[in-house]
Amino acid sequence: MNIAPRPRVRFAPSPTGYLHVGGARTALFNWLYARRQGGVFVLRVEDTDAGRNKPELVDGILESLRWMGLAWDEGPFFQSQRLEMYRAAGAQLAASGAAYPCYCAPSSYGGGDAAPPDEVEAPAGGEAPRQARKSACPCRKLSGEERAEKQRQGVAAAIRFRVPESGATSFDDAVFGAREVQNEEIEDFVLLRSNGLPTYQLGVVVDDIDMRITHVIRGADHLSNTPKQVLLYRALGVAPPVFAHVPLILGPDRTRMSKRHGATSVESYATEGFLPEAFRNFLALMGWSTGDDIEFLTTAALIDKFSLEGVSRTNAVFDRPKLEWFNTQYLQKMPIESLLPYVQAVLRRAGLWKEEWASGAGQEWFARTVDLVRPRTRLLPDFAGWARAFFTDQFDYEEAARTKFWKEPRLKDLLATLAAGYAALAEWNHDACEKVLRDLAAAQNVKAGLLINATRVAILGVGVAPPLFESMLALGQDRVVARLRRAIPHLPPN
RNA sequence: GGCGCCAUGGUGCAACGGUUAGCACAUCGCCCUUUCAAGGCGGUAAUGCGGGUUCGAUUCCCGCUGGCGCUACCA
Repeated sequence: MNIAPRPRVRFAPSPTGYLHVGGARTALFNWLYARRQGGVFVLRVEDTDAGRNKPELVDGILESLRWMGLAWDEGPFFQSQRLEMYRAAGAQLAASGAAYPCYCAPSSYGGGDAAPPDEVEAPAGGEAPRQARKSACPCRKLSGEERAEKQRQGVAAAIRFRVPESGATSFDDAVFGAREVQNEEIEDFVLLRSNGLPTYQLGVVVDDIDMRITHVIRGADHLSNTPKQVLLYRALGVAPPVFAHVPLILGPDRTRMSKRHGATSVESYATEGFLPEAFRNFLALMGWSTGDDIEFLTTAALIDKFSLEGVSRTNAVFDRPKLEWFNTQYLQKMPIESLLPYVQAVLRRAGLWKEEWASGAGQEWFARTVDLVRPRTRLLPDFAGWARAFFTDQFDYEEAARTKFWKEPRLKDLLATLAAGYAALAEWNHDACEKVLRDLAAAQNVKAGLLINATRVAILGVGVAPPLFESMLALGQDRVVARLRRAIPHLPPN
């Protein structure tokens, strides 16, 4: 028997959009905490807003979570399939007097009755400030008779929580510390909508209780809501879990991340060709640190070092250049065998993958070549981009490279001679390749660099690539000779 | 408007009463060099403002300012 129960945490996205970096970071923290503490990571989909949910987005969210390597232990559970529980809880609360039916018409936004549009800012300037006090709802004080009358008239009722008129509600946040708010500041929030669907407040609490969640790790935007939930826990007779609110991730302009900040979805980073390892490492350091100066942390190290104590209280600005730096670091430092599958996937998608690279000598060649190319890559698609000539004969000569390295008129003769020299080479190795080229340069009284750069463009099509002679080895003698000859007609006339 | 949270270079984090305020990204320069990266070395750059408390404040307290969050029958 364990005295301390296994910690249970959860990530609870709602399918109103794709998984964005803020949600991803929250999911990551929960996952890290669960892994570190030997706990359970639960996934729950909060889809109770029938109007705004898009069920088709759920798959994308799960896919992003999988891409990040954040495997959940239980779920996904869907709130839309657990509606009876919330109704029962609402009824129980109403029966005990902790909640009451409200017959008011739903307050509307901006005159309409739709939810506020995603991207529209709150009205600028001195618009009518809202002052929703619980006293604003007359239903709180309705007599039993008046309620019966409303019912007879068939007015649909929402269920509101009866917030105490005095006193204060407090809780201890694992990140933000002791928190206390006056109950008079809390409005009588809705538990069940008049259509019978639960609101977020009821849903989370009922589910977190039912799923025996011990630590609620979520965005700091919920800090202000937490007292309501603490009140709910008490009304339900259950001890609240540990709350740990993590700071928000902001866009470069220090406002909340949104579409107009460009790429904010996890999916877009996957598509761009970032490595999940790098993405995770980068995200882990937004709002959290080990306390020391080490930033390059493998997943194992992340798990080993993660603690709620290290979580910051300051919002963080998403810094893409640093993400890119992490990516290049992982691209060149991660074990080659871990990188290979990613490169394979990218090549396959580009139609460049050959099955012969999957095993035996082909696999060895593939590993060596990827290893040769990777120091210069920034994103996965680079392997099928500027480095494609390593994997296919179908490539063009980059315009910028031609104008920069194919200026010299004598190149036509020079490369023809070089091609002949390479064709005649008995042994194809680095030093032999280099000797042929340097000897030619000396004999023709041109700089070796001229030939090296021109040759690079000829055999790889680009001006920026790995060291020439190593590239030649990767391509093999036949290819190098053929590509040299193929390039000659494209060289400037002499 | 009300309530709350936050505040170290451009950015992410350190320093949890005493450091020449540290590290990383970005940026600038140098080295290396076969293009371009990587790598090495070095430079520029921060405690928002004003009061306290203290022998001593980045650190503790108050005010201001700024940013953010909540204030929905959204989550």
